[in-house]
Parts: sequence; structure tokens; C-alpha cells
Amino acid sequence: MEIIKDLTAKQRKVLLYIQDKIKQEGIPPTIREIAASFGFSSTGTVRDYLEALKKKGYLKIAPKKSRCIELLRRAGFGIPILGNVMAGPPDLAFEEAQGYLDLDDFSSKYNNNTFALRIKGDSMIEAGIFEGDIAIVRKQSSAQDGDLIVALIENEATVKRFRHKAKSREHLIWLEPANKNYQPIHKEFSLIGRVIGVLRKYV
Amino acid sequence: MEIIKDLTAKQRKVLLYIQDKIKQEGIPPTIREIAASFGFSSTGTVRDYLEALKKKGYLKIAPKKSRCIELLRRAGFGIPILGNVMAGPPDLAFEEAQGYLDLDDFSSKYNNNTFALRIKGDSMIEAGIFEGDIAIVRKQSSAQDGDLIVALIENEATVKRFRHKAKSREHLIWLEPANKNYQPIHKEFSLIGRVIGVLRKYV
DNA sequence: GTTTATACCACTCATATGTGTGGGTGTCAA
DNA sequence: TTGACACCCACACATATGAGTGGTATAAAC
Repeated sequence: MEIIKDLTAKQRKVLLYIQDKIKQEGIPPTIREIAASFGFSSTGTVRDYLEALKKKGYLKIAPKKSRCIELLRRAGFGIPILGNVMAGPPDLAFEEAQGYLDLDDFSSKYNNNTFALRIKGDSMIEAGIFEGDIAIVRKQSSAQDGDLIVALIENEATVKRFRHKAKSREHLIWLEPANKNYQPIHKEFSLIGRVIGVLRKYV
Repeated sequence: MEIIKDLTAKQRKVLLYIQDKIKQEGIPPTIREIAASFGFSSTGTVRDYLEALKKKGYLKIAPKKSRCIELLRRAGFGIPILGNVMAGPPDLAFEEAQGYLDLDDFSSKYNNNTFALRIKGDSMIEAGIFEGDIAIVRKQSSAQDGDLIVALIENEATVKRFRHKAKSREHLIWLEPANKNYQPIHKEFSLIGRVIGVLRKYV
């Protein structure tokens, strides 16, 4: 992922400035704010930069609207992924990021079907889901064999692995913990959603 | 956490509209866009709503700037945490969220000391860190006993638990894997940062 | 040698936009 | 009954703002 490689130094500075403004103030800057920040005396100069950045695919501009700059995915938002552990030293220069951690996949940005649940208990530790972890869940009413799901069993929500096997004309569905100390669950349940991510925060 | 409880139904609708616009289009709406959306024929009406929402602490308004609406923390951004698993059914009404998952803690929003590394190997599985997981790392040059850290050993980055014991005038420092099959590491290393979070995505 | 891209400038123009003034109705508590 | 508040309206005003036109200079590319 070659990020910010095909830009000139000045173009990169302008792009970074816009990113900063959005991150810090929540809204993109106006053309004149950019001009003032860089000491440009003409808005045309900024327009040239925006055109260049637009042409290179770093941003989108909605015409006729104020603060219309919209950064595109490749502009490198979010947390930079700088490398792999156990694979040599990561290059700590942010410009060399392999990619960017895209938390939008999780956010309820484009839909309101995503929510989070805090994990209690240890029934999924072998799947790396520990007490206190946060499961990020997408509401859905169907699942495939092997999916991690949130199920409602006897009025209690739980995270388990969804199992579905077709055995000689019969469909077997059950829930599987990821802990040797627990037994598979064959009770009736209702499917709430699928776990699309797990997040753990260390204080 | 009583979210959106002290608002009238209409005020809530306006707030939700603003949230939606920010999420979907990246920038807050203008006063006239709000008015148009709700069928108000006067911008003054919107101003009244914004004043009410501002007074109740849901948003901030920067004067004299276009699209100046800034949502405040309590306005309930991010992914709603709807409850705990294994603790009764979660209330799937978003208005009843216990809180909101704050990914800002991780983001390099206000600093550029945060980055991510993809985990290779199984040396930390007992700490719930699996191959393919993404470690979110804050750069720092010191750590406390028990911290999960990213260390550079012989030109290779690795995640391990930092151990530091003072034993009769001596300071012992070593690195501890979270896997019985691996041995503690007493080699020299340099500290890159502390793991402040772990993220796992399921496709 | 011509073209293209980058990197600036000055100036104008239409309008998008926040703000202000002043008005109205209804409800509910003091 | 007075006041605070929610909920609407019309209209005016200054300016913030995107967009347009038309320049200059440099350097690389073809």
C-alpha cells in the first residue's frame, strides 16, 4: 500500500493539514482557512492544490457547498499499521504505513445495525475472547457454520460459536463454547447478530 | 448513562438528523439544510433548536463559521454498548445504550504516537492475543511491571509482557511470553511502546 | 520546442450562510 | 398572571465562501 507517495512535498503538507483540521475540529477547513494557514494570498492557489489532490484520488469535493472537502479512504485516516510483530523492526515513520486500521467497518456510521457488548465469563477463552472484552456485533438473523454469534438463550444473551451441520436429511444446529470446561448447548435460542470484531482495552 | 433523556421528541429528531449527516456526509449540515429537511420555512426555527441543544450540552457552536455544529461527547457517537453478554438480554433500543465505545482513545486523533501492528505467532495466546490480531500501540520509552509492550530484540519487533522486579538492590528486567511453550527472554531489548488495545476482526 | 504539471498571484462575482430583529401560539409551573 | 419554555414564522443584513478569469515563473517530459 503505497500511501502518500505520488504527492509532492507541498501537496502532502496540504493534505496533512486538512486531515489535521478534520481530526481536531471535526469539520474540514474552508479554502481561505487553508490559504491563511500556508500564507497564500490567493484562494486560487488552494484551488490548484485541491484539484491536484482530487485528481490523485485523495479527496472529493462537493461543489457549491462550504467546507466541502471529503477525504477518501486512501488519504490514510485512522491508525496506521506500521508492520508485523515478529517480522523485523516496524518502520516507525508514519509515511511508510502498510495500511490504515479502518474502524469504519465497525462503526455504525452507515447503518445502525452495529452495537457492542461487554463479555462476561470465560466460555470463549479458547477463541481469544476474555472477560471484559468488547464484542462488536452486527445485527443479523442468519449465520453460517463456524460464525461467532450473539444468541439469546432463555432470556440471556451469550456469545458462542454457531454450528450447523446437515446430517442425512436432518439439520443440526447447536452452540459451541470455546472452553473445554463447557458443554455444547442444544437448547433453543434466537439469533441476535454476528460478532464481527473483538476489542480489548488495556487501561 | 442517561442518553438523550432530557430532550423533547422533536429536539431528539433534530439531534439525530445532525448526527446522521455528520456520519454519512462527513460534515455537519448548515442551518438551512436542517430547515429544509424538517420543512421549516425559517432559519430562526432551527436556531431555536440549536440553542436548546446547546444549552442542554449536546453540541457546541462556533460563531461566524459555516457548518459550525460540533457534537459533544454525550451526544452519543460511536458504537453503542448495549449491555453485557451473559447478563440478561441486551436492550436493543439504541436509546438505552449503557455508553458508547470510544475509539478516540486509540486513534491518533490528537497525537501521532499511536500505531498498530499485526500479530504473528502464538507467543501471547494465553493473554488472548492471537495470530492476525492487531495490537494498538502507544509509543513510549518506559513501562511498568506487567505491561504488555512492543520490544525490539535483535532487530525484530515482538509483543511481550514487561517484567521488572527489584530483588535486593538489583533490578531485574525481562520479557515474558504468555504461552507455556515459550521461555522468558532475558536478552537485551529496546522498548518501542505499550500495547493499549487489541483488536480482532472477523471477516 | 512545445506541452504538461507544479506553484504561485490578483481580482471579481454570486450566493451560501450565520446572525439579528421582531413577531406569533401554546403549555405548564410558580 | 406572570414567566419560562417549546415551537413556529417572516424578513433583513453582513460576510464567509466557492468558483471563475487571467495572469507569471519554473522545471520536467515528450
